[in-house]
Amino acid sequence: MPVTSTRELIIEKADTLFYEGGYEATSFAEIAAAVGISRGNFYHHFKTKDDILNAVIRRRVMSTRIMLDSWQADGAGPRDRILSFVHMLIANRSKIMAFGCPVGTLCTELAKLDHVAQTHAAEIFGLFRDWLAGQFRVLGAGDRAEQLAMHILSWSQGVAVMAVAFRDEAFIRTEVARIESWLSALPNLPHAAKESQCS
Amino acid sequence: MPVTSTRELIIEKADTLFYEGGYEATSFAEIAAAVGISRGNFYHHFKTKDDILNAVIRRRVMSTRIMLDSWQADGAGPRDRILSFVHMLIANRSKIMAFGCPVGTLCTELAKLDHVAQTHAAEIFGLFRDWLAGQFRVLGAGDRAEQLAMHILSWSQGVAVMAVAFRDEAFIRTEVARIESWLSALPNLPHAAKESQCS
DNA sequence: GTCTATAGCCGGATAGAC
DNA sequence: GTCTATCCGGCTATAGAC
Repeated sequence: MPVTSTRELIIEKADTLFYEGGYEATSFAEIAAAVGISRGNFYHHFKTKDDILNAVIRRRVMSTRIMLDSWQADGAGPRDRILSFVHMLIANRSKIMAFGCPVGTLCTELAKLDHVAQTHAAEIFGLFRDWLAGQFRVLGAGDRAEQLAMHILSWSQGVAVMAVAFRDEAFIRTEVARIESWLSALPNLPHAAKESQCS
Repeated sequence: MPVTSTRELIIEKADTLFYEGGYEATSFAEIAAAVGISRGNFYHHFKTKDDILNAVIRRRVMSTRIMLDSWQADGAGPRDRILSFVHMLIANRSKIMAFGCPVGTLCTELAKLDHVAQTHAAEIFGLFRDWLAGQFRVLGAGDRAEQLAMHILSWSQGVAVMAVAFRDEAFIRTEVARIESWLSALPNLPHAAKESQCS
């Protein structure tokens, strides 16, 4: 028995292919070729294509949780932790310029396909939102914590879309710097964030 | 001869279907059914699916130009004109929550498909960027006009992505209000924008 | 310009041997 | 658990009648 099971390998390869080529456009044949198994063998592991999609989303949810936990553990404070999130745009810039954000692009594709898994995929955004809201709460944002979380999440999504449209790395860096200075300008006293200049 | 030619009708219906269902997922049969012609008749007007895509993009470029011209003519000033752009998010909120932004979602889909028309589709963003930069230039933004244009374009794209992911109309309104106050906070003296609080 | 008919391919999915 | 062989349907695209 291999260290990584065939099932896990299928999910892993499908994850990459769904990201880089889109869910609908990725065929069983492509996934099978990437894994190195026959198409027929496929159905021993997954009954339908939707099953693979759900497994891929579950995998992404799990890896997101792990990533957020590590940011939580490693970050010196809430601002530093939020920066971990923001700096994903820099770290993954090449892939983002080529394929966009994995979460955003999947959600929009599933929306157009009117796919049942759309809600499931949006859960990943939910994880980021809740975690970010937690950081803003520590910064004293109070009731506005969730709104600020959605704002920064939305901001990063906009950057990803424009980055893929114009293939512009400089734009990513400019916007990340903008987010950083917006974040430093946020007061950290309780309730003081309610009249931030930028809100 | 009809007022609207069959060719124009095909482009119009394809435009809607590509937006609502995605380019790849939309078949000739669906477009033909929407127009009310047979599949075979289709190829009298368009040789390939890519031809339709290009025609759809050309149509969108033209209608964008017309829209920008009307905003230019009707707006009382640059801030007012920029608000015309921003308020598209409110006016089209239902469609945006269901299918995202027509331009952003097409660009990301074509990027994943590695489609040659990707650059063509990004031209639409280019029109908005240049027009918005013109408005910011009137506001005295100088060299930063284009950067501010990209910022507000990116901002609206982020809102569209999150709106489709969470189907949240309140979020759209909150962010639009945020953009409005950000815009009013921008100084309109030449060079004064370089140290705006939010930049 | 519009139709029907059909070619040819590739998609997801199944059956059954090994 | 993996394979080959195959079904069925929908797809793009073509041919040719009207």
